[in-house]
Amino acid sequence: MLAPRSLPHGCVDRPEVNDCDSCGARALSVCGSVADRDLERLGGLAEVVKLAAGAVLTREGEPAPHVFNITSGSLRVYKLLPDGRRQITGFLFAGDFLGLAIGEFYVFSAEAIEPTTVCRFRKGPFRALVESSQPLEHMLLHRTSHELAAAQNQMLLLGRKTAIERLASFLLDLPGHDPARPTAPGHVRLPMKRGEIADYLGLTIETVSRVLTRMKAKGIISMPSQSDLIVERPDLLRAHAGGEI
Amino acid sequence: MLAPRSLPHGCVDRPEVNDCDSCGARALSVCGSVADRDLERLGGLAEVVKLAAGAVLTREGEPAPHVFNITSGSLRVYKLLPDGRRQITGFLFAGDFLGLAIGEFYVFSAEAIEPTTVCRFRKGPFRALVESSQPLEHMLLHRTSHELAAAQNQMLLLGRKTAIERLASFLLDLPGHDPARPTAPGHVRLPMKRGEIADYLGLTIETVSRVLTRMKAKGIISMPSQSDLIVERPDLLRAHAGGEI
DNA sequence: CTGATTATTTGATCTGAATCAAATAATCGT
DNA sequence: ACGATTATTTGATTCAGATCAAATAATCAG
Repeated sequence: MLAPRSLPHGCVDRPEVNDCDSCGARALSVCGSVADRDLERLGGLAEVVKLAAGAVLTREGEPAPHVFNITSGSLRVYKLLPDGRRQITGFLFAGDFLGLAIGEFYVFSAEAIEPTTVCRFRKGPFRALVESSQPLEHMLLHRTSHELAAAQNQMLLLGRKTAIERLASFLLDLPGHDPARPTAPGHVRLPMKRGEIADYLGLTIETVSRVLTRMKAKGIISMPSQSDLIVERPDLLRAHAGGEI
Repeated sequence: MLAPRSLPHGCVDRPEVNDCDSCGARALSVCGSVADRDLERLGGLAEVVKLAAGAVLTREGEPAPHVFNITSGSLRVYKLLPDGRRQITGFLFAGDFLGLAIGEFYVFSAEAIEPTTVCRFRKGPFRALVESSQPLEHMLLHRTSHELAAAQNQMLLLGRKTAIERLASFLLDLPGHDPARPTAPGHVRLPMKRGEIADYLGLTIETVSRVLTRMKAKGIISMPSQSDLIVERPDLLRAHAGGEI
């Protein structure tokens, strides 16, 4: 399952409360639950890092001095086996956190899918701040719990669903439409490549492509372009995702 | 990956601080990080529930009034598809928490594997207590983060590892030996049945059995009985688990 | 715009694990 | 201890998805 989106449904972002205009720390406010004072302190700790598409943010096994908050763009988070097999464990978007569970070394790699900006915090001061602010800690627990629930859905998908069920689940989890521009109903953007979808769903590129072709043939979806998709039959998609077909 | 064990390595449990002798709430102390006062209040909220082997604790989709802490025994936590396909997302043992991420309804089912005791808390008062105690909240965040990291390892396993790699990873994650009795080096108990291992690893019973037979043939393990296993070649097991063979 | 590069689709074949089917082996109630 | 039930192992066969192999289609640098 995709990482939970940054802001709860219906939540309006707060105006900036510190001098770190481009920093997503203010996204942490989560509908006002984190005090302005905490935001200021967070902003003071933040370093803005700009990443080109494909740039590496963390590499599994390397020392882990930082925690990150995504300001804009998107990341793929993944693990590798020595022979190159890759499992993408999630896609992260603006507002999402990365690195909360790390110890001394990163246990995953993360790369920008598109041009991306992140706020970077040194682990020590970040932890100190979290310990001094229960609302912040509460928000992190809330998010982490939801990520765990999403991870359990993904285990069901990877362990027990067929290829078409995986694709159906994936398409339903994608954000319905880009908030920037109002789109047609059922319109979905696929910002990632087939290989990334495959490595997220435990399939191959070829299988992803074939299943999308099958879905088109069945009239469940249509694809105006390779990276734009229209869900024509959400009912059928949902039935497939739930394993009812 | 298995759920993280309850107490960090080397952590000694505290003496009881409330009248709830059989309740695992005191396990929450986590080496003294949670104040006695919080423990007393938790103890006051707890109801002890005894479960026979196979008893159902929660059912996916049903209203979720409770959060649980396992006192003794073990649980399997799983999700089902409508046609009965099952994915076990984790095995829980004494000290582990269940239900932190739930909303109004349970999103998983949980059953006792063996005779098991849990402490049950009503969600509302439990949350209120957590909000009033940052050390408690901190401990929950710490545990949940580690569960998330374990879930990501499991995604790699389910999405990309072969059958033998899955079994090797599983055997290495099992607690090395029962703390109750000192066991021979490399000795591992398999408290769960083949069907549970299969549903945890995204395999079938037959494949689990065949892979264990293959491992025996290769001299990697031996099995004095169906539920007792000796790791003869931990080096080879580790190599398989890491996908290096 | 154009050729080169990279991504996607489609086709043929293979294979690891699933399914179907018995044959042991273990466990349990009496 | 004993028959019945349940769990595990082993064997034969099938199949969904992987792999191997081109044929399009899209993108991008110049």
